[in-house]
Amino acid sequence: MATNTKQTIYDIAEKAGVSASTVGSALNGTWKSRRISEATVERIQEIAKKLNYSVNLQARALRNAKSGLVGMVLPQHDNRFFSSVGQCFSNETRGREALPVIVSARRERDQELDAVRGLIDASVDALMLVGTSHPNDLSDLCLRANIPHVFVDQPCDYAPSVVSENRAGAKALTKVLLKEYPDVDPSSIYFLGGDAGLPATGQRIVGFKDALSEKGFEATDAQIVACGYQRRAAMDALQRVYEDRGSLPLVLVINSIGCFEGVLEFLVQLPSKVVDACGIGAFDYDPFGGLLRHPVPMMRQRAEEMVKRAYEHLDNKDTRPQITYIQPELILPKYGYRF
Amino acid sequence: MATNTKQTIYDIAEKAGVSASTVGSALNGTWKSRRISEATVERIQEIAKKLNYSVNLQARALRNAKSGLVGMVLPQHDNRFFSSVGQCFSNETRGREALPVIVSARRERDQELDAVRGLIDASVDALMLVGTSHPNDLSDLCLRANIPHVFVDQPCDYAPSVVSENRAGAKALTKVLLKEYPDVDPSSIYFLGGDAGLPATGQRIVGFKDALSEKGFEATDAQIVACGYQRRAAMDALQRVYEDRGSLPLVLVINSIGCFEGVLEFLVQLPSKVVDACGIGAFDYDPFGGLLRHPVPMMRQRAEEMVKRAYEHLDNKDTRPQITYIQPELILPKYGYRF
DNA sequence: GCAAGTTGCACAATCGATAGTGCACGTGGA
DNA sequence: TCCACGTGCACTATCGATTGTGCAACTTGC
Repeated sequence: MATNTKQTIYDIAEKAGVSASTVGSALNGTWKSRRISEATVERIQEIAKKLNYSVNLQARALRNAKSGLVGMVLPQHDNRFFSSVGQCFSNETRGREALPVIVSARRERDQELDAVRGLIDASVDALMLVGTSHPNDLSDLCLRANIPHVFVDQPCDYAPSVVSENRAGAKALTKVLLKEYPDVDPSSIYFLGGDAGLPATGQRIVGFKDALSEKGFEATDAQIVACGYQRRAAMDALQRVYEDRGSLPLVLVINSIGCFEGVLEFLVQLPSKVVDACGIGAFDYDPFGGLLRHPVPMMRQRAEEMVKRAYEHLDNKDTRPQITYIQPELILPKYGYRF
Repeated sequence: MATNTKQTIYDIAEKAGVSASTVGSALNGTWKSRRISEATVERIQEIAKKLNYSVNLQARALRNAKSGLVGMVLPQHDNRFFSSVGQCFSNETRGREALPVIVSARRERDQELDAVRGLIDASVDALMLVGTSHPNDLSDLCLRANIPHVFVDQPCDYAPSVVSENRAGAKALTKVLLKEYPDVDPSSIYFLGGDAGLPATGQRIVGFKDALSEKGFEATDAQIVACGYQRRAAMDALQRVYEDRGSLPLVLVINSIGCFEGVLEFLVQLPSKVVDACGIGAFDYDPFGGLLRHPVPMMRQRAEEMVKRAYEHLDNKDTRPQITYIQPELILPKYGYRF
């Protein structure tokens, strides 16, 4: 019954006394159009089950020029936003009878290129590129290999992209904080985190500035600290600001979850009074952020929505460059008691 | 130069005026043993680059009976522990020149079986099964298909498994809490979360009881609330305890991150005094947990270590059933100020 | 100058599934 | 009785890369 070597349609054909092509079409569903009798099909299916048969997808893929794999490249798995993206991608992909291949590339150009090349070698049927630092280079590879692809979170000039409404989101988030601290000294309002060279961060900075200028403020370069996405970098950057100013910013807009953690890690070392005076908001969401004693409004990017929209482009074979904007969700602190 | 259809070794062979087999071995590195001259190899490589050639992995896989894919099944991506596991797996797999295929299955039997079947169809070279609810059934499928596999987080009777030292870990965590609250009424000490039918939770419950009995306490069934892993379930379960007792537990050991979130979500609705009196510990780690005003000791499972050990079994072709225990790390609250 | 060995490559089979084509047999109508 | 069709399946090429085998053309040694 149970065999330890993978059975093929030829093995089944022999047992059933029919040809391999008959077995093939009996098992892959094309038997009606090939006029195989139902009795034969049932007999074959029974034998297949008994022999514990399962198709060899690479053989099928080789013949059909379709691998049944869909690839994703993202900066990292262990991040609340990207892991949500990964989860949605996994669900959507499985729902399409395909297998998700997710590779992380740390936002580094070489790793991203390497990942995409690897996925192209595997003949993925489509590719979703999330938060990549060099979208155009990646798109170039995909175009050469003729692979449908979409970008998520960071837009690309040559392919469809789905991104959050970063500018409007950052503006709204900043405004919430400014309303809480209406008389704050303009020079003590900071934006921290991210890579100013990337569109997502760039747009958020613009949104941040929008909110300030609505109040007649103008941000200097010193107030925009795009220190990257690493927790540690955010910690250090905030420390430097603290030392330079001799005090904390009074309003702090944090870009990305990793930086949020880093900021908290730094603040936690200070006396409570100092920290309590500081208004903090985060672009990106962590449920724990809502449980802190310190009320922290957060902008949650709708990962599920973004992945679904991205998949729509792939499903529709829509390859034109265009940007779809998804509105992020403002999560306001809602509880009286906090941890 | 750049073409939009994938080039094959035959295309290159034609341009180079050599045979396809020569091209093949020139490009896959076997040219020395096949005595192809270096000059020819270089010429071929140049043409390959110009034509933007990349191997067709399914053709190679079909011929070599080796797909270059390694599969992982886990309950979910969007969970701090599992996403760390996924991240490590992705790194380790890429380091072995293979592609990671990660499928989530929500700890449900049918989804797990389905996922494994899908991965077997894809001829994964190996399989890592993380936190699965029905290990033996899955192992059975893998054995039939002759696929090397390892279990992580939940042990299996038929294959190598790498798990945390759940019993000792839970005991240590519980002892930390009991030391903080030495005179607590024994009946107000609770364990909450997880599935008592699964070994991981089972062992943690045993460890919890170990700690109690060292103090001469004995836990009743009512104090062990294995409500599953869902955030929402943990919230509801705690609420029920609260209503039944008319008060919170005084010491609460929480099993799994999801439940941790659920518990906090419930507690946050109560007056601060009520919550402050409750000693909370979590088996599983979230960095935000260390930033809460409420000091929360946590047991961090060493995802990286676990994945590495699991991969060692695969690398060594070690298929005997055996359990490797990895000690989790106790993270004590370390800051004076908290959010 | 000739056998023995080496160098450099071509040929063809193979992996497993799919799909176009063809062929034997059976049925129905005129 | 004969032709036209339909039914049920077998044969075979094909996808692209790998690998065992074979065979010229050269080189070496004596």
